[in-house]
Amino acid sequence: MSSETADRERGDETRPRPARRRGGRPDHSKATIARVAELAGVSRATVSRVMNGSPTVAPELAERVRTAAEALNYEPSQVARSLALGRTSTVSLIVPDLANPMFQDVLRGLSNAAGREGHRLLVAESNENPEEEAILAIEARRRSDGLVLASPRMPEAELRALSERVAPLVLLNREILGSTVPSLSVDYAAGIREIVAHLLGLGHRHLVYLSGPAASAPNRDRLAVLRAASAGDPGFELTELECGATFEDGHAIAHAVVATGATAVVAYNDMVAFGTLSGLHELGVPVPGEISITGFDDIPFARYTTPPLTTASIPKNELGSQAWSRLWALMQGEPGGYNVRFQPRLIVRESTGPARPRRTR
Amino acid sequence: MSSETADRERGDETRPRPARRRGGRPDHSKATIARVAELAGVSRATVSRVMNGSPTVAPELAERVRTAAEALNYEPSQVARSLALGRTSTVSLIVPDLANPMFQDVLRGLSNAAGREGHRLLVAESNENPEEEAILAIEARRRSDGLVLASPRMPEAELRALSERVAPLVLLNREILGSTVPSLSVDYAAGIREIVAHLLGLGHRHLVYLSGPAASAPNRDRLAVLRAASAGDPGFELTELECGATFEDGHAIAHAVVATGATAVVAYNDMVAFGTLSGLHELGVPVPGEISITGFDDIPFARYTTPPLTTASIPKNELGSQAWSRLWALMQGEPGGYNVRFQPRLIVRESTGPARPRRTR
DNA sequence: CTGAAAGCGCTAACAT
DNA sequence: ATGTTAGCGCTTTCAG
Repeated sequence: MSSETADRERGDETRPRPARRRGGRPDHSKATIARVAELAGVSRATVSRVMNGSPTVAPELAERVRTAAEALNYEPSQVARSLALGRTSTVSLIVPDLANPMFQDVLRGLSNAAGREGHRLLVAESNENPEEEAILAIEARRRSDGLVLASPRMPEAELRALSERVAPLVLLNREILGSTVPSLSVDYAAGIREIVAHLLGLGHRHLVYLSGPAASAPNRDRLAVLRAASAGDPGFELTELECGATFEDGHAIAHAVVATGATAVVAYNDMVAFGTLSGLHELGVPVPGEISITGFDDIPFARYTTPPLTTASIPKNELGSQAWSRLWALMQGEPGGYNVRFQPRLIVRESTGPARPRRTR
Repeated sequence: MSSETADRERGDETRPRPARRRGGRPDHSKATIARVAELAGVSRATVSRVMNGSPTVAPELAERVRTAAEALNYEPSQVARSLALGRTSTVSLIVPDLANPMFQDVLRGLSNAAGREGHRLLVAESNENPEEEAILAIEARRRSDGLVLASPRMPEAELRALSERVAPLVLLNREILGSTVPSLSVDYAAGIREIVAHLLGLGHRHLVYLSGPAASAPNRDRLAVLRAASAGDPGFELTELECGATFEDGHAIAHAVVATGATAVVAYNDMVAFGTLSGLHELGVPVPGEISITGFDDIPFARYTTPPLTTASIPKNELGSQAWSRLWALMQGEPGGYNVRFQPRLIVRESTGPARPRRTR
């Protein structure tokens, strides 16, 4: 199994290898380019050329090298290669929460896009801990050629400082003003505006907002829009409830939602909306009969709940794949391009309906 | 932004650097240990010792080194380090489908467990393509110290051959008979047995099985149990329907399910079950009034569907974290331990109920 | 077309 | 306690 410390017969006996195996089992240690070269009777340079498909090698030699490599089960060391080439062909992604479907899609999109270009993906999760982010980012960046930071929760100043240490960098759902770090984001404000308009249009006058992680920029965006809308319209009452980002959070808050007397709830995201939906169901409150409810993200489940969820759809996969394009560009020394804000699309399904006066419970 | 090709003033002018900058901007090229050593007026060995917290360095020197490192914004190259140390402190995970919540949890569990031990995670997705798996595995293994293969779809012989090339290796939901490769799996057969017993106990006599990816071992396990149970009990009729593993698959098959006349459906997993649930709902078929339905996995959503889903719960996160323990052991040259099969736990919720004669539609 | 040799940036004997 | 030096395994000039 662990053949790490196995021997390599070399003329030079002064090598400082820690532990040397004496005799015994056949040497299963990793074949190196030197051993292949030796077996094929060529120089290491030639082996290298063959392995990298250089066309300037005599077919006969190439064949011999290939056979030798095969025989030794030769596997070029990516680490040595990276050191020599100065690049790792790996990029990193840092997300606050791997359990969030949104980030899962980003992960997928990024992984696939990078893979098509022969790059691998390193992932790390900060667990919604802003302190961790910078450490993880720096650590990850040391092993890779570029970094994607998804919805970092750290404060602006810190992010700005970090951005210089870890370039090439692409930001998701976060911008650094006056910087050239490419940023891809979802225009949450626009999405919320559509949701509010939809709800107001249905006659709702009292909304509850179930807020997400306080440190999250998307949450602040949503809140700002909601408050502005409410402030500018005397007939629009807004209640804010600290909630979270998970089913459990949404489920646990159902009772409090009912207590507000509101006729519609704007949930931080689809997961929270589901939780609340389920909670209301258990409390016997009909949706949308008595309370309407909206989510955000349009995760796959949203179509399949009962009732199906009205929500704002966002291009989750595209965030990942576009992040790759930007990063790839930066990695070649090209500019990262203009920032973009994806505009969510309102998907009206059956969890929202006309406002009806709430009966007291 | 891209300071890749920046210069390093060195005495030695014979270096084969591709592009050299002449004069101008301050040198933002990555600081190396040599530069830090120079600035601090010590040897590279000392810098190395300081960076790695060796206690045998004079405090005064250590301080000087630290200051120099700070000043140069020195970031030790993990690549060079890996090459010198012979390890990367990285492990890889290959999954068939990143969209599957089951694998997402494995990913999380593994990532967190490995992170606690100072290791990073490389992820790759084979997109349910068995050919890809081996390639990805080998590629990934070259950049990391160990590998976790989650539910590989490749044939036994290939897997066996691969297992030797990529050790240390831990397998999830797959075993190689007579090999020492540690394997962690879910006892799907046992889970299905419980589900069948539950359904039979409710009086159901005709079940439909919505099958998952044909190449998947878990799917074969489920099928084997179902067929055996049906074969051994004349009063138990089984219908098999090719389905898939996603919502969409489950949703699309609802009509076919109704057409079978069965009173209960055993879905490949929770996602399929949801899809079907939703499809039946649209067709106006009451669940569990007319048709009962079971899932598998107990993903977080399962509690929150209407009706909540009867399913078999499996320790998804634990698969990931235990995979780490095994891999970590192997990486230290210790044995990988006994294989384990996690026994699913039947969670009875409201999507299953007593069998009632189906009315014809 | 092939080989020799100098690196890539870091670590760890070994010697001082 | 610190420095010297020989690697880790690969790539890439440069000569031939």
